[in-house]
Amino acid sequence: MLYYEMYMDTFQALADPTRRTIIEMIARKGQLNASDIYDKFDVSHPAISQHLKVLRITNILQVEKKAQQRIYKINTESLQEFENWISKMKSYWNARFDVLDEVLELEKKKLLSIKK
Amino acid sequence: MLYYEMYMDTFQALADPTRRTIIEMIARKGQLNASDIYDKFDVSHPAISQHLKVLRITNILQVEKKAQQRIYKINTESLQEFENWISKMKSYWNARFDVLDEVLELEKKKLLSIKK
DNA sequence: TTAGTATATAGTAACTACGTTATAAAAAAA
DNA sequence: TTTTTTTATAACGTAGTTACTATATACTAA
Repeated sequence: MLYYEMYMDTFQALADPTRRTIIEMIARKGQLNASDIYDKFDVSHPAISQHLKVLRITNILQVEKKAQQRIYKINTESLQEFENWISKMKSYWNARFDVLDEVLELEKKKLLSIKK
Repeated sequence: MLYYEMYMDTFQALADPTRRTIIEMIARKGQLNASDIYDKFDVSHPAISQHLKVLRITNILQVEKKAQQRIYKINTESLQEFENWISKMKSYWNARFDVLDEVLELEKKKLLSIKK
């Protein structure tokens, strides 16, 4: 077992371009078996197999057995974690603009009352 | 110059937990200078400075000079790229469910017409 | 049972990333 | 001008990541 697989997380899993391509391929087709994926890359089968392992471990992909074949599907919930993080960052950010809006609104009122 | 900085991308930049924490800190406060950030971590200043460099290069953070200080802010557009990728994956996925819905709807109609 | 197909794992080499200490640079204060 | 403050860069060691070849596993087909 590869050492890094023990603490690999979703963000790390998505950092690799090959893994992102694998995800895109599966997302487009709905599901793919390992061979379908191997064939699209110039790297060795084991290299792709390791990437698939990382995506399994991080729960980005789900597997189903069908005879010798492994059928891979996306687990959308895992991508949610990711999206949530971005949303959180944005909401912090927007919250700051809300505060700014209030300040500006107050300033506007002040200016208007002076004009009167 | 560190070798990896030349091809570091947004996904890779966000893969590091320290860098995500830095982003969170800045998102909450609106802006922070380098010292504010150094102080929150147990690692050395240069270590954080390098993380800031990565976040600058990948355009996740913007910098402003004020005397010796460097004031860091979030560049929300860069996070957008990220969010877009996730959305794209989800839409592929959902498009597949739409097809499935149509199939199911057709099946339902068939069943109903048989019952008649 | 033996051969074939599909996939995963082990072991290893090369490269990449992150942290450290030492040093530099640039502006401010004394 | 010298010292202090703030931040960045250089050089380098260690640890983590990815690719490869060889081998194992597990199921199917003959």
